[in-house]
Amino acid sequence: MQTKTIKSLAGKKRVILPRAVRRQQLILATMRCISEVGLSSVTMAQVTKEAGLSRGIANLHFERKENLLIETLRFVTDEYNRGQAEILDAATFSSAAEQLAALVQFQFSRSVTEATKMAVWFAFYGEATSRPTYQKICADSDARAARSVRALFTQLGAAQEALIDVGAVTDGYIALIDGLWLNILLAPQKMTRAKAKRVARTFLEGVFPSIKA
Amino acid sequence: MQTKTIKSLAGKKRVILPRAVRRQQLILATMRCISEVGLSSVTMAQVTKEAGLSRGIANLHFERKENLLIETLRFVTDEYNRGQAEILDAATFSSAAEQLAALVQFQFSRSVTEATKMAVWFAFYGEATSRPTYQKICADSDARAARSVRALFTQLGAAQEALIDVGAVTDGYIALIDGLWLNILLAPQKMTRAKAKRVARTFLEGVFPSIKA
DNA sequence: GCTGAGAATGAACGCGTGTTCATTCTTAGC
DNA sequence: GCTAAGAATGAACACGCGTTCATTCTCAGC
Repeated sequence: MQTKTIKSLAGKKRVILPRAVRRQQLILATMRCISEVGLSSVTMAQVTKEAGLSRGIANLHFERKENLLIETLRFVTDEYNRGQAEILDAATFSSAAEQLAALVQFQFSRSVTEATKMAVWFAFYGEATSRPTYQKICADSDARAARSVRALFTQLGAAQEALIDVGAVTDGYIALIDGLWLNILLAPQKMTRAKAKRVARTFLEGVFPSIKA
Repeated sequence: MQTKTIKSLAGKKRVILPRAVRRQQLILATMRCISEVGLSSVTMAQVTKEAGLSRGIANLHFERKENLLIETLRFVTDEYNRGQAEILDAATFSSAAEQLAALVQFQFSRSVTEATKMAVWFAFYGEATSRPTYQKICADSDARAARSVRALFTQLGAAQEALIDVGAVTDGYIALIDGLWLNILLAPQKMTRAKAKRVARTFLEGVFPSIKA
């Protein structure tokens, strides 16, 4: 099958693929371009070249450059939210503490902290102030992420004696993670994934002493 | 004096001012423009119009657009660093705890968290990955800020019984502040300055119990 | 009051951009 | 095997950008 596909493509001048495939190719190319030259310098010519496709194809599948950029942002946020939900909505963990450990592990996994993705993430953050569409996508993604973290923290807080302000702790944790990501992006040699994980765990152990065990 | 200046300007077609004044006018206009339309959409025409000056003046004082942008970033980071140094290098505080309180107060002051400034700050962060010059300015500023915070934390840590990892606590605190700023920028109605201050204080009290008093 | 140095202006230019669309090519349905 | 639908192409276009520079204007030094 694989061989047949390759052979059948070899002699053809054009390859026709489903819309969804083309869209993803272009989105991935856009991510690489943004991380290389920055959101403010990305051009359609560059993206289509990076994708190995013709000049007009982006407009065919996204109509306007702005749409491609928006879909790229959505792609990144959706992927993160799906990954986080897989952990926090799962019923397969034997304890909340274990679930929390898995969350930290995920947040500083290679996949999430990949330079390409984080560059895209913060590039859009940087433009969000002046672009309502970006702002909304970022805010929605953040809200979704915060909600499930708060739920877990509520559970952990209820199980211990010391009272905590769940809202403040959630806000603090989310801010801490964002800040650590930013540091990883700006100075990767000073802030490694391992270091960031340790900082996050220290914060959590301070708030939820029971997880230390 | 004031009257004379105004009167003397009224009839003139052109006003000639020192280079430093023009440069600052243009930098301030650039900041307003970035926060309004985003770093990727700022044009020289827009900036010079916002500054109430002619088209060519930016090139006269900065030569290239890129230089104006770099100087704008430097302006913002320098201002912050000066403000932080004023607190952390001062010998006028009666205790380290008091100094720490002043730091938090400063970091979430109106002046620092002003939407215009924070938009500029994060706009450049977003482009830093692909622009070595931005990256260096941001990294240098961060390093300077971190150094004096670490010094204060070392002092506070030495004064208490419980041992802390000063490096990790400093990294965590800096990341927390960055993350809180980002939240203030992206969702100002959800994360207020007061709330952010409380979150920061909670973090610090967890690490340095003595300051609670 | 003159004058030279240089600050300020804004029209003009060339280039690179996003977008369009006539054309070419592929394939599913018959 | 034919054909219609539509996916893919890339040359062409119009526009807006950063930058230049001839010209105008200001004022300190004499």
